Amino acid sequence: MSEPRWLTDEEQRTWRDFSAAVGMLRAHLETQLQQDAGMPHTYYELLVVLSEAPGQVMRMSDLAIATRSSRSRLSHAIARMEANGWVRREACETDKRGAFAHLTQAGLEALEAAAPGHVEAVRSSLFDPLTPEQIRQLGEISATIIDQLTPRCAAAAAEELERLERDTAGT
Amino acid sequence: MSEPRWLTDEEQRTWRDFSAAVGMLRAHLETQLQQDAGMPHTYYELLVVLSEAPGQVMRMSDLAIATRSSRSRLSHAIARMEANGWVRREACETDKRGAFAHLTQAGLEALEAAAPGHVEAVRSSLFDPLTPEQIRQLGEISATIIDQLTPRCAAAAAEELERLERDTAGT
DNA sequence: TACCCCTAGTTGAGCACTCAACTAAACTCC
DNA sequence: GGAGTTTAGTTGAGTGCTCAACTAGGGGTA
Repeated sequence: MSEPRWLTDEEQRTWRDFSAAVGMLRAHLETQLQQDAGMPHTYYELLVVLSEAPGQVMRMSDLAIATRSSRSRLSHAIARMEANGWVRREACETDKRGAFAHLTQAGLEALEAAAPGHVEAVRSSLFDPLTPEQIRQLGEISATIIDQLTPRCAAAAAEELERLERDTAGT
Repeated sequence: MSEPRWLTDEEQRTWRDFSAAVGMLRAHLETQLQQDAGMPHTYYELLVVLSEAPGQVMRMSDLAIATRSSRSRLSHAIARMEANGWVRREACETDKRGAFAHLTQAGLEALEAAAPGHVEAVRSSLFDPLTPEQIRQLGEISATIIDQLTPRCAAAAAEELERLERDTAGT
């Protein structure tokens, strides 16, 4: 175990600013959406993805992947959204294990009511203060981070699987 | 109420990538810290700030401000961290309402055990894939967002206050 | 056909957070 | 110096998350 590669003062400053900026942005958007539309940001994202799906229906698994959510989280979320009347669960005929999440009219209306305020919040807190050049840079940076982390998610899943198998082998 | 300023396709792509990148980064760091050190990222931040304070003691309010946390969140967090033995609450002699949070030896050790893994995770997922130029850009962008959102927090607090007063006036 | 493993989705417990309500001490101002 | 207002911090209920355990159906192989 060698000495870790600590952050330089400069890196530390950047990291703390980035952390703070992201934290403030999240908090700002979360509060705006919660107060004005009565939903957390994750539910908003689910409504957006569902509204763009053909027929406004999606299999639970596909919806989980599209929103980078765990199956469990999605299941809980859809349960609550169904209670709100925004979504309807439907059985899958060809695979009896499966389930569809179907956006309802009320769900679409909730999204349409929430969208303008949310978009305005994103625009005014992120896009307005940045120059076009910075926006381009932010896009590049984000894409790079996604590329860096995507294989790592797969690796983590594989490791998880391996650990599980090792545990099971002992019995 | 005029038509909202919707995002262009380009902006939308940038926003979704940024959202995804931040989400993946958060999830990655949260999981790493939770698995390797048994603490959420917010507790790690509290330990860091406390460890850098003179005497490793801070007033609750100051700690809340330094970590951009609500009083309530901090109070709950410190309660749990005290149960873990990482922190000790101490009374303030000069202001009987006040309380100090004092980092314990065990807390410092928990931080020292957690730090290398966390720093390595930050470095490998954020700093390694970015060029020095991009890191500089990210610092600039973050500072701009902070500047944009800081007055807005104050404004939100003022508005909240005003709302409270208006409600109270009615009684 | 029977067996075994894999995949889809749900469930419940536990944790962190928010919000609103609360206690108690300090300040302010007549 | 006493009443009203602020400030410091806590508390409890409700919500969304994670993790692990579970049900149940699909798919392969002998």
